[in-house]
This record gives sequence, C-alpha cells and structure tokens, in this order.
Amino acid sequence: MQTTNSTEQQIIDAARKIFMHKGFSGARMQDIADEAGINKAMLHYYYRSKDKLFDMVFNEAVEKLLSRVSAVFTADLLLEDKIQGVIGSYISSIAENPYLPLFIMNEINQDPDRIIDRFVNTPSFPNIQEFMMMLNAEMDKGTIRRVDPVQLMISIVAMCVFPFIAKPLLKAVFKIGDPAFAQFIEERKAFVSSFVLSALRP
Amino acid sequence: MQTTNSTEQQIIDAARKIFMHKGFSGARMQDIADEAGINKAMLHYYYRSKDKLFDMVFNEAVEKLLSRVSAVFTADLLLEDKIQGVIGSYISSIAENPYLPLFIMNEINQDPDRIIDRFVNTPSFPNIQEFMMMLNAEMDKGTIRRVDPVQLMISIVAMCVFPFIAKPLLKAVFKIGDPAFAQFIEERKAFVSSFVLSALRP
DNA sequence: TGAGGTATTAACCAAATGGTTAAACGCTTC
DNA sequence: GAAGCGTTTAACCATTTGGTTAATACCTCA
Repeated sequence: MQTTNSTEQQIIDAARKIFMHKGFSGARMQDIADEAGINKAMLHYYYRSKDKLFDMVFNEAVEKLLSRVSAVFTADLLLEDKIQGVIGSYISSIAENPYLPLFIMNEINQDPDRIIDRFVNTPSFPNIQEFMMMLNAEMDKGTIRRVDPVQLMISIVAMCVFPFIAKPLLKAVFKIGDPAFAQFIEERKAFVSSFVLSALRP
Repeated sequence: MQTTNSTEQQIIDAARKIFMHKGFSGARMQDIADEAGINKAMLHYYYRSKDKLFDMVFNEAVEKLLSRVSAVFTADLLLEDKIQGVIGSYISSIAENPYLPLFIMNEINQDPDRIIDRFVNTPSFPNIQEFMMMLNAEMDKGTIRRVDPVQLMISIVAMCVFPFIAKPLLKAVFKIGDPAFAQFIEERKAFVSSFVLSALRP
C-alpha cells in the first residue's frame, strides 16, 4: 500500500527531524504533524503515543550510532590502514547525521536505564574484544606503544564525535562559518588518523 | 538580609540542578520549587519567569565552562609541563560538574544564536591566540611535530570532555559501574597528557 | 454503482504547566 | 500593640499539549 507506507514514512522522517533538534520534551506533536504536512491525529493513528513514536526514532538512532561505533572497533586489517580508513569513514558517516551523537547522549542522560536493556539486544553492538586483542597483539610485538586500550578507544571516538557535538560552540570560539567548519571536518579525518598513529609510535 | 539571600540562593541551586539534568524544556517550575522546598509562586517573586531563571543558570554555566576552557588554552610555562598540569586540572574541574558540558552543548544547539552575543562580552573568553603562538613557536624550534593548532586544541578538549558527555553510554558499552568510571577518569588525566605529548613528538 | 473497509480530518477533552493574585504571615519600628 | 514592610502561601487562571472521537473522504472490489 503506497499511501500508507508513504504517510508512515513521512511521519517517521518528520519525527526524526523534530526529535533530533528539540529532544523528547522539547518536541511538540503538532510540530511533527506540521513537518509531515498532516493532521495531528494521524500521528496517534499510526503510532499510539508520543512515547511510542519517540522510541521508534530513538531505537533507529541508537542502531545507527552503534553500528558506526562498531565500525571503528571492528578491525581485521593492518592496524595502520585500518585506523586510517575507519576514522575517515566514521567522521564521514557522522557528518551525514550531525545531530545524532548529541541527541543520543542527551536522551540517554535523561533516562540512563532505558538504554541498557536496548543495548544488550542490539545486534550491532560493538565488538570491543576483537579490537582490544588486536591492540594487545601489536603492543606485544612492539609495533605500537603500550597504552590502555579502553582509554585509546574512547579517545578515538572522542576526537571523531566531539566536533559535531560542540559545533555551535566551536564556530563561536574560533569564529568560523559553515563552509570553514565543513572544511575543518574534512581535514579532521587526516588529522585524527595521523595524530593517533603518531601517539602510538613506539 | 539573610532570609532573602538564603531563599534566592536555594532557588538558584535548585534551578541549576533541575535545568542541568532535564534541560530547559524538560524542567518544570514545580520541580524546581519542590527541590528548593518552597512554594512555586516564590520562583516568580524572585525571578520573573522561567526564561529569566534559566538565563541566570545558563549564564553562570557558560561562564564556568569558558573559564575552564580558558585554563586549557592559557599557557606560559614549558609546553610539556603546561599541557600535563592543565589537562589534569581541567578534567578534575569538570569532574566536579559532570553535567555542565552536555547541558551547555545541548542548550546551545537548541538556540545557537542566543549564545553568540553572550560570548563576545564574556571576560573569561579563552585566549586562543596566545596558545596558538606558543605552539607555533615550538613547532618552529622543532621541539614538537608540526600540526594544525586548531585541530590540536579541539582534540585536547575533546579527549577531556567527551567521557563526561558520554558517561552513561560508556558505562553501558564497557560494562563498568560508577566506581570503575571514577577510576577511569582519574587515570585519564595521565593518559591524555602522555597521549598528546607522544603524538607531538617530532 | 455501492458496500465495506481504510485513511484523514475538525472538533473536542482532560491534564499539565507557566504564571497571577489576594490574603496571610512575620518581622521591625514607633 | 499596631502600622508598615517584605516574604510566603493557597487558590486560581489561561494556555499549551498529548490524546480521543465521531464524522467524512477515499479507495477497492464485487
């Protein structure tokens, strides 16, 4: 059924946009209806409540974010190439959904317990073990400096994600506009890769 | 007047707590009144509206955050000692106000324009120039590797701040509790310092 | 064509929420 | 002790907001 799918999809798209920008409590059902160009009652016709609609958007977002974090941690090539490639594609993929990280962080903080169940069952849960074992192997071989793998992983994600979370702040502090920021992000791929690899030199 | 000051202060403290945890739209005036242990009408007696009360809390928070970011960027010692000392104290000071960064990021994203005016007039606006010149001087001397100073600064802040923004996520992903997280933060001071300095080796 | 189901809407409702008001309380001062 | 003042409260108000309902438009299929 075309019409049904279309309307359902329009609602999800609108809900994603509004929830991402305003958060759960800041989002109004009327805003979502307007954004989707439909009547407010339709939201309740397809998705029973604001909570249900939010869950739909939120789960999708978590899934997306986790699969991206997974990509960073999953490694089966040479460390150097892997880090380089993975950081680049990670930054690129967030650039396509710049509001995703802040949205997730924020909503998780609102209600930390809600997320935990979700995580255990998520298929794309990051494979941390594999990446840590790879790091340990390289450290044993002496090809990279010995560091705490967890601290390292979090640092990599931090350097990739933070610019998007802090975008308006950074634009103000460094007095740059949107084009310059986009260029900054593009350059950041190479910077983070080389920064991390430099830090790992024995 | 003791009572006045006390009540006023109670309100501010309560408002800070509620706004920080729930954000502007998620916070209820009744919540703040309850937290302060007073009648809701008192909030309007001392501060005219929710917006006014929020501004009070928000400005204070911005001031606090900026002065801390400033501390990172202000440098007048040897680079190595400076970086080490500053990262440590920066992480410590955020640890005392772990909700501050996410709160600021989030509210700025809600209404980016509001912050810009605020920034220009803030006395504790970070002295970026000084730090950048210092970095450039060291690069010219060849004591550190040549990197983009802006990318570097943002990376340092990212590594310090991100763990607090992502705390519930990290706790879930790495399956750690509050004590382990506190230890992680404590260890992070040394890690980030040594990571940055290692990355800057020529 | 029209019966039957689905999609859509306008109007409505109850609860929550920011904000107001008028009365009461308590303290100081004469 | 009561006049005068700032403080505090309970009750109230108007608007917003999530959610419902009953009627209507639309679409398919016999």
